[in-house]
Amino acid sequence: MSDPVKPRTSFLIEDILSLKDNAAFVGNCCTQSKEEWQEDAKTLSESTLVDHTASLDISCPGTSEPGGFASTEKPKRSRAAFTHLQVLELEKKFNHQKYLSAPERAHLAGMLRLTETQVKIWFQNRRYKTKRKQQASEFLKDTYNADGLDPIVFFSSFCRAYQYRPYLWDYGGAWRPALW
DNA sequence: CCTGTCAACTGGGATC
DNA sequence: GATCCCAGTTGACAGG
Repeated sequence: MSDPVKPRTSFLIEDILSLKDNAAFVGNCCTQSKEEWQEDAKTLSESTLVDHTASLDISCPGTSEPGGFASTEKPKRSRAAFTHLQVLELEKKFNHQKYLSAPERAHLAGMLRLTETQVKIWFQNRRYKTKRKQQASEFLKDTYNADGLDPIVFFSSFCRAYQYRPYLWDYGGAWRPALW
């Protein structure tokens, strides 16, 4: 599980921002020209199983790069927006395997020009998201079956359960338009 | 402006 | 102690 070989990536904003000059950091993709990004996508598609690059958005991720802040002030937290290509590859990998070993993670990170931490967090979030949806799906099915087909009774118990099962909000959002 | 999405973060437990 | 994981939260951003 642990990786004795690779140096750990710091979670600290300061450390992350200090890596701006490091080519491995995702924020750097924004220093690339569009041509470079297209070249990346091409390389990626050649080095992996991607055969649909042409339809992908390979625009630069919209990181909110702080233009510079006083050292005493807390830096504004940035939220990287992964490209479609990056997400696609991550999803593809996730569909194949839910957990990555350290070498696999490093390889994928290098391939996608992300940090290992970003890949790790993405997989973490992705697993949690999948689990929540599955739990919500099962709960809804059970509740629906238990209450019969009366939509009013069903929704009454569904809404009552909301406060005790936060993961249901994932479904609440998706279901509301159709069912309210 | 409000709301939803999601990367990044926090905290706590498990494993080595 | 270092690193992983999960569960839940925070905050930036985009769309309605």
